[in-house]
Amino acid sequence: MGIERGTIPTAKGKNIVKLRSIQLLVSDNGGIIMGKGRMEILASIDRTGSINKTAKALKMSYKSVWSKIKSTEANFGRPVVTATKTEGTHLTEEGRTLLDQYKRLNEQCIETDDAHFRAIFKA
Amino acid sequence: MGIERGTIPTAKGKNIVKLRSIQLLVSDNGGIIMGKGRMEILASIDRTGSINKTAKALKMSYKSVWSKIKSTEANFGRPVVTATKTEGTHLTEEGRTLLDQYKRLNEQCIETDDAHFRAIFKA
DNA sequence: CGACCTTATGGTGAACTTAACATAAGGTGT
DNA sequence: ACACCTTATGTTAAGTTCACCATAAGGTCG
Repeated sequence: MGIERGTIPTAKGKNIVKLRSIQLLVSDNGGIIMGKGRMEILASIDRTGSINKTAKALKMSYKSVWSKIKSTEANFGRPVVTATKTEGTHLTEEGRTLLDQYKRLNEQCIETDDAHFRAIFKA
Repeated sequence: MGIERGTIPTAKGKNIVKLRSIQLLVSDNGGIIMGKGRMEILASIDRTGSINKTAKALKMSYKSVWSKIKSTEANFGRPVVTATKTEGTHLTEEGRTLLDQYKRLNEQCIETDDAHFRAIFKA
């Protein structure tokens, strides 16, 4: 149902308002290609070379990590990782490019979004 | 389980990637105060002066509109509307300010976010 | 061969979100 | 009195997401 936990009205002063800004790369039909979570997954795979180690590092199940990668690939239309049982899992050329692009996008958006927020609310 | 519908790899050309950018005003503990949906609700209430008419206009149930307003007020810590059975529902001073602030924030964020996106992906 | 690593899926159940239905009650106009 | 508008909630169904458990199978090392 809903209606979050109550808050006592702050007598007259400013109310605590924060900005939460989200950037998603999506396909034509809205399927998620990249977000903060998948960024961390790909980054971890780049470091560890393994879905398994990534799952442990990010405290997720193997399956959920794997599913998100598969979902990303389906929506993106191309593989972002190569996986073998012997050499583990590594980013493809395109996977690394996508990761880098999203990282930059995310940083830049957060920075300017926060600036807008401060200008409008802190003033 | 998951894994969105398949997509045929685009032979060699660019993959279709779009940016979906979301800005939320949240309270200290993360409860949503404002988002695109609530912005539309408050804007509609400003026009129609009624939760009922707003619900019909936005094709939602009365209850879901009402619940979101209540949630916003709980998280914000102050009323954003005044409601009477005879005169319907109207924005409070603070409600209108909040709406206007979010509108501006949203527009500005979308604009700069899109610019970042184009710079990184269209290039 | 056996223990242990890896990827790869299926299934099931819980938890959380949203939609739909039902009801109550005040006010207004005929 | 009655029909119709409004706000205000409770209840319940349905749908979606996510965590957990189980299984299968290839490969490596001792």
